[in-house]
Amino acid sequence: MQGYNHHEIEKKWQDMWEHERAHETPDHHPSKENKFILTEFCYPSGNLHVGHWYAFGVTDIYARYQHMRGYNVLFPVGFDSFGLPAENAAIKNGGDPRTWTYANIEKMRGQLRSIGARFDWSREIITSDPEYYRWTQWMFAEFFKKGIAYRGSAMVNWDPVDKTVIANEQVLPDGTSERSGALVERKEMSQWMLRITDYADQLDDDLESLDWPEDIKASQRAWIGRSKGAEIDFIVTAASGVHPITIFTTRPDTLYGVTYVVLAPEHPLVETLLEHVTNNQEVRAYQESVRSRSDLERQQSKEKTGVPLVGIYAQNPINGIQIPVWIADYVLPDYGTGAVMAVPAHDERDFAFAQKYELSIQMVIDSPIEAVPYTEHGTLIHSDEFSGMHSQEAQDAMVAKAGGKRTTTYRIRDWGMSRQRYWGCPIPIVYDPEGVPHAIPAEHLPWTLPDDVDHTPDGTAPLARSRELHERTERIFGAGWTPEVETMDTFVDSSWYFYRYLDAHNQETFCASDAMHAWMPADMYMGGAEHTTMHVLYSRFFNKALHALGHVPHPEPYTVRRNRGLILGTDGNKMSKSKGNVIDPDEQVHYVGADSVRMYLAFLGPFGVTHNYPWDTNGLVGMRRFIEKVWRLSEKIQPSDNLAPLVHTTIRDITHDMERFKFNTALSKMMILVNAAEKEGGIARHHFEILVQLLAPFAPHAAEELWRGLLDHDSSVHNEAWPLYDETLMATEEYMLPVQINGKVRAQITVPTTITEEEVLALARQHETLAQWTDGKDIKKVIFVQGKILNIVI
RNA sequence: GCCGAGAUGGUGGAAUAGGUAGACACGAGGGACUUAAAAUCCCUUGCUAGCAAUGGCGUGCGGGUUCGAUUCCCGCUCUCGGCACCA
Repeated sequence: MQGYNHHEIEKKWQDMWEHERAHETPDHHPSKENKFILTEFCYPSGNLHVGHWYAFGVTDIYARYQHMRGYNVLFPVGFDSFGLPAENAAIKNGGDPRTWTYANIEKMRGQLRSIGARFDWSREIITSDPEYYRWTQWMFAEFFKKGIAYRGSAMVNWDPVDKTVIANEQVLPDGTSERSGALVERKEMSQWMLRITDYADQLDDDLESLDWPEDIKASQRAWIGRSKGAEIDFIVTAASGVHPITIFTTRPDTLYGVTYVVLAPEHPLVETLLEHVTNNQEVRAYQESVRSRSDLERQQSKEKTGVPLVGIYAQNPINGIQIPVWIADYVLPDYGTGAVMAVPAHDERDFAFAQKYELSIQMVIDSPIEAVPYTEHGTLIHSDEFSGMHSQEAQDAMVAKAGGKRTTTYRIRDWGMSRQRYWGCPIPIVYDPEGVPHAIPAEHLPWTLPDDVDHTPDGTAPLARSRELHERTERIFGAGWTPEVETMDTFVDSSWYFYRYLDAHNQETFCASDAMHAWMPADMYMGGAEHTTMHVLYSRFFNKALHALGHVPHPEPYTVRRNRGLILGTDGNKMSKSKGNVIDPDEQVHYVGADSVRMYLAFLGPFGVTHNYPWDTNGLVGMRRFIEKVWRLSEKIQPSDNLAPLVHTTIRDITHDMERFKFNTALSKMMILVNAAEKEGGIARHHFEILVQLLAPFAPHAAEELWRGLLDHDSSVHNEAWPLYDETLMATEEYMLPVQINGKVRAQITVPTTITEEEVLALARQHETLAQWTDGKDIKKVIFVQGKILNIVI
């Protein structure tokens, strides 16, 4: 046998697997249970980076392991291929986004093949293919018909660099765009929205049932921001009539402590009340000053400002007291009702405001620590018949007495999903001559993206400039009809892609019911932490909306989700061209081979946790050395060895590790086995075969070469059953027992596995080192845990 | 500020139904082989005292429970992630 030549071996087996169609996965297998292992698909940037290797290569270890465990494993791959980078590249280099995108896909297919993953390429999907986006459009049309998609006017986030609207989820905490990095502007605009808020309760409630890490659940809950409270009307009686101010509060138990009411400066009622106030000018000036401040300024300065509506009083419905009405910038126009009841004694913001403007403060919760404001729940005081009750028990009755109602509000806003750009899925809507939108009927889908467009962004939708699109619209729908010219956010494309993997070539429907029942929900979804409040939330919403309309059978798309971390540069910083610390995986693969790169990434640390690991080229070389060690061991196959106990405990331990994504410790246990075999001077064939099987998910090419080449098997190691351990072969006759004196290890003694407490104590007394400690002392207590520890307390 | 996750050698990390802290790997030091280098093999490698045998200390910090705590409990510090004038 030749030495380990990764170039030859990896090419040979990749070709062979393709030739054998080894990775094509049927929807149903006569004897195997299905397992759908999903990892986020990639954007065709034109270059596979180390992060892709981590995402696909290490997840493939798990997929291959499950395949050997006897599951019918689907591990698909595809491209999320609409999006701005294609347009930007086309603008920069000439050409058009489609050509750029498909050339990149072609290149990346080759790079993805070099990973040696068991991708089922027969199910490949590309979201910019008309055969794919036809179904994205079909879903949108369904949503439109059922009112889940609607045209609405809202405050939107405008990205001045990409010249398009982006969703709330796509604005980073510092107010910049997730894609372009530009400072986002807010403007009022009409656009297409998806009613994710209708599903806010379900999206929150159903988190409970999912096997997801707590941090992902917590982030989604915070993003949804469900808050249970009550809406209560405070009545303003003016010459023009009676004007209720509806406030939202989570603390109706503090109603007796309300000393003023605050409206957001933008609140529509302010306009109505303005004619009755005596400081008209001041109010208008304040509104103007608030309007001119950017969101960022409003966020940064926590100094609260406001002006009173002089002459206006609102009546507290619980006790009939008339209180002043203010407008202030600390009340947000688009949360709750845009109006609050202020309880300075029990709310920090109201307290700060009341202090600044010398408004009265009324304690209504008994504070055990004499703190003002005291914001905890507690016993009510100065609250008529409610005094003496606890906050929680009083709330319902107080809401009832005040004539309010229990409500829930949410932080999450509807998903603004139309984009004023070219390279995206056309929104399947046409407008009749009166301007009323209609969904394009299914027989006209896919509603293709026109080619005759100058896609340079200027802030208006490029599709408006397509003659072909307008002619097509009039030809099909009649004179005077016009097409929708906005395209969809690419997060729409990726919100349902996993269904298409299951039935990638179906011409009748996006996915046949049988395929959905066969595979969904996905058994594992591996992805990046940055998608927690974007893709993961959107796709759950899509699934729920489709479920509500009867199009998919399950309420959740994936029951197990794990986020992985990032691979950092060797300097510990995030890889970036500007820092010059980018590792090119192609180069690494050329140098040490795909198997070494896969194993190195698996060995860095536990997978499926959000933890970042710096790249270490020396560590990679160490992995290559391990494969070579296995290679050398293959030349020392001998008739028998003494490795049975170790081999079988290794199988047991590695199997346990694989189930928990602890590929790092699984590998270390293989190394221990190989080191032991080396020390032994060789290894028996049947043990070496087990080693190759354990190695197969990690180093699929090398293991295949050893299995089919050296060990001369007819079929692939990847179709072998995962090895089982035999307890009877694990047993040893004696073991090393650590002996503690007063809880500190002082010696180790070799004892038979069947030893009793008296026998072990007798052995310990004879032991030289231990005798130093025990001689002449009373033994107060002896703790003996068979197989673990002997502790002598003196 | 609130919510979530975490903190272990020079580095990545290992060990949690409480039972030898530092597996495995990298790096470092020493040695063998070699004309030399690479590759490979052997030894050492938490800190500290000692020639050694052996001892003291040690898992972010301070307490507690226990024969025994990286693991459990209480109180802090710091790091990362999310939310944040959300009523």
